[in-house]
Amino acid sequence: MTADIANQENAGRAHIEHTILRAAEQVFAQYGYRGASLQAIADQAGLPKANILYYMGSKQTLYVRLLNRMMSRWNAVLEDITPESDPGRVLSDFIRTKMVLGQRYPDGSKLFAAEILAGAPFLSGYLAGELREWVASRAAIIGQWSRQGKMDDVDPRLLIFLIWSATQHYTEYSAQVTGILGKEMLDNDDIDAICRFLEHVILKGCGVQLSSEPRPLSP
Amino acid sequence: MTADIANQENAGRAHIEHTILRAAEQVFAQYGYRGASLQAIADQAGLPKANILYYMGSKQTLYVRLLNRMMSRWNAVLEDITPESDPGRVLSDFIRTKMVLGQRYPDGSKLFAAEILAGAPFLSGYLAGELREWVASRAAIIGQWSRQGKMDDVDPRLLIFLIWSATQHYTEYSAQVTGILGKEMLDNDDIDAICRFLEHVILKGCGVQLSSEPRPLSP
DNA sequence: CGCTATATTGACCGATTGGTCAAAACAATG
DNA sequence: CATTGTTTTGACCAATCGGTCAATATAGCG
Repeated sequence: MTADIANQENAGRAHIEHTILRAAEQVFAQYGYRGASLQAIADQAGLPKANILYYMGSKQTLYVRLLNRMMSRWNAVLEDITPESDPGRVLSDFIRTKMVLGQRYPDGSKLFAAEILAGAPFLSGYLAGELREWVASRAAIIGQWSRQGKMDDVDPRLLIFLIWSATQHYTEYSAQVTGILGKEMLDNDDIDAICRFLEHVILKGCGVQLSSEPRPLSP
Repeated sequence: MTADIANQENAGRAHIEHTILRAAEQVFAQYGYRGASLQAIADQAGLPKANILYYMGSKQTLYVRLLNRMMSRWNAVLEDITPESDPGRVLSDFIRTKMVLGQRYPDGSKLFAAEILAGAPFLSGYLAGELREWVASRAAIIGQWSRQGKMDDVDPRLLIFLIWSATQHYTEYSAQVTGILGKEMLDNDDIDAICRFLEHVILKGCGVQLSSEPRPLSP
C-alpha cells in the first residue's frame, strides 16, 4: 500500500540499501521470517523484487543483516557500570534507555521479538554466547551492589529480565496497550509516565535508595 | 519431523479435532499466521492436508478457533477481587497464576504473542472491547486499594501491564532466557524462584504490606 | 565517440501456498 | 443384503514463493 519514494534520482547505493532495509524491517517485524515475502518487501520499498535480491543477495542474508543492525543498536546499554556506580542512577538510566530504544526502533524490536518467538533459529549462538557473557558480567557487578548493602539481595539476571520485559512490552505489545488504553499511539507524556512508574516500582522493589544526592555545597 | 500418533483407530471426532488443534497451535506459535502452512500443520498432526480442511474449514477458521481457546483459558484470572480484598494475596496470586498459565500453555501463549506482534489483525476488536473493559474494572478496584492506603498510588493499568509482561517473558522469550541462563529448559524450582523474585520486587515496589496476617488466636 | 562496469528489471523456473473436488472407504440403519 | 450419510485422501487448481538470468539501460572514463 504505502510505497516509499525510492526513486529520488540521485539515490546512491547507500541510500537504496537503507530504503530496502527499512522496508524489510517493517515487513519482517509484522510477519516474521517465514511469513514475510520478498514481493511484500519490494512493494513496501517501491522497487522491483529482482532489485532487492540484486542488493541483498537472498532473503536470509537480508534478514540476518537486519538482526545484526538491531543488535548493534543495543551496544551502549549498561556498558560502563562499575561496583562503585550508584544503583539508582544506573537502573533508572537502564529503564529509560531501553524504553527510548524501543520507541526509536519499533520495527527492529519487533523483528527481534519475532525471531526469539520462533525459537531464535538464527540467534541461538548469539544468545548462548556473547549475550550470555554480557549478562553474566553485568550481573556480577549488580551482585556486588547487593553485597555492599546498596540494594536487596535479588538475582541480578532476573532483574535484568524484568527490566527488559517491562520496557519491551510497550513496543512489542503496542497493539494491545493502545487498544486497552484507548489511544491511537503513545505520546511522550505516556512514555514518561510509564518510565516513572517503572522506576518507582522496580527501584523501590529492589530496595535501592533513591540517590537524590545532596548537591555539593559550593565552597 | 515429530508426528503425533493420530491413527489410534477409535479416534472420535473430538479426539481428532484436539489432535489438529494441538498441532496447529505449535506451528502457528512458531511461525505466526502467515508463516504457518497447512502442510506443516498436517505433518505435525500426522494427517493428510485435505483432512485438516475437512475438519476446520479454512486456515483462518482454525486460527481464530485457537485464539478463542487461548482467551478462554485466561478467564479465571483476577476474576473475584473486591475493594476489601488483600492486595498482597491478590497480586501474589495474579503473578503465580499468570506464570503457571504460561508454563501450561506455552504454544497458546506464543500464538497470542505473535498475533499481537503482527498488529492484532484478528483481535483488535477484542482488545478495544472486552479486554479493555476487563482491565478498566480491575483497575478501578486496585485504585480503591490505593485510596484506602493499602498500597502506593500507582496507575493500576500499568501495574497490570507490568505483571503481564514480566511473567509472559518467560514463555515467549524462553529461547532467550534458557540461552542466557544456560539451561535446556526451566524446571519447577526455576519457576518458583522467578515467582518469589517477582513477588518481592513488585509487591514491595507498590508499597503493599505483606499480609503475613497474624493468625487468629484460638479462643 | 567507444568501451567497460554497474544497475535495472521483466520473464521465467521449480516448489509451495490455501483451497476444491470427486472417487473411494467406511459406518449405520433398514 | 442394499442404501444412505459421513470420513478419508490423492489429484488437482490458480496464485505465490524465493531465486535465476539475460536483455537492457545507465554511468564513468579514455
